[in-house]
Amino acid sequence: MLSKKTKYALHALTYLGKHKDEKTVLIQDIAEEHGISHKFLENILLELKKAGMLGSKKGKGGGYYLIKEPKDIPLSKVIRLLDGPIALLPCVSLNYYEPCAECKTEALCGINKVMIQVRDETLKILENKTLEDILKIG
Amino acid sequence: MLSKKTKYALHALTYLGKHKDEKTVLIQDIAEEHGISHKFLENILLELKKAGMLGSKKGKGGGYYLIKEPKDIPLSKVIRLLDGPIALLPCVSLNYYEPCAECKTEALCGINKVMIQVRDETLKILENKTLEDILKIG
DNA sequence: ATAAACCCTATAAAATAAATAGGGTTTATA
DNA sequence: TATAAACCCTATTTATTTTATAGGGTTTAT
Repeated sequence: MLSKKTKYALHALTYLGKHKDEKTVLIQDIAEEHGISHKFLENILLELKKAGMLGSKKGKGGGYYLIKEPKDIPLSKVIRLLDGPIALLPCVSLNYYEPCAECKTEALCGINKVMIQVRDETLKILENKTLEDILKIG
Repeated sequence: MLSKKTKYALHALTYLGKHKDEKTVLIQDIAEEHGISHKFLENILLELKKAGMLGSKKGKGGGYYLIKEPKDIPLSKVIRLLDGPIALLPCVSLNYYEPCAECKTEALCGINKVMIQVRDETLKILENKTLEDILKIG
């Protein structure tokens, strides 16, 4: 399951996407809209900013704003940033690979093979669906 | 990511599958083979048994054994039993549905729609791949 | 000047996952 | 029929991760 961090990040990005005609959006406004703790959300927005997914303006009248087109923000990127691996096993993760402790021969592991399939099908969706797709509906 | 419980369960079932010509298999043998704590594994095997996925024989000379053909044990069933929901969000879980707290209108939520797709593609694999498929390789 | 806003790091609280403990019950076999 | 080997059951503890909070620091429009 996705963590709250990731869910909050997706909601925040959606909110920013909806208000992209405004110059900046306040943390507070996003937090209130979705019932998220201001401070918790602040940490998440900072992470998104460090990852180059959004920009901010300090000082009075400042706030956050998207610096990319929604179509250029794949959901996989958001999830990986906040949650880590998308794969169901460390041994099939593309971005966070680790061998499985209890597994002797990865090359001959049937569980491994199935989870590679799951990973690939999941990524087919999450790498191609973007913030734009979410904005279309919600 | 799958929990250790689920991974251990899959390994234990695989081990039982490989030794299905023997009448019973000891917890201890499975635990040693995969470096799992005997007691932890015992709890997992009990859960599998309660769920009707394997049988056991008490007393001296006893142990565990499969009571179904490997082809009749879909991986989805094992994962759901030990880990709970397969879906990435509670609001798209078929077996463990719950509304999302921060979501106002599920029907109009773009995140929800994408995660339904991910769920369906994942289930297409996990409900059709069985212990037999794992045994074929490992 | 000053108030409003983001920036940063550290810590605490809560929830979950993983492991351990300790005995109870059953049964093959000597 | 005594006994040892094996599963059965529940509760508790420990470790890890997630979620949230705290407390200030820095920047900037007005």
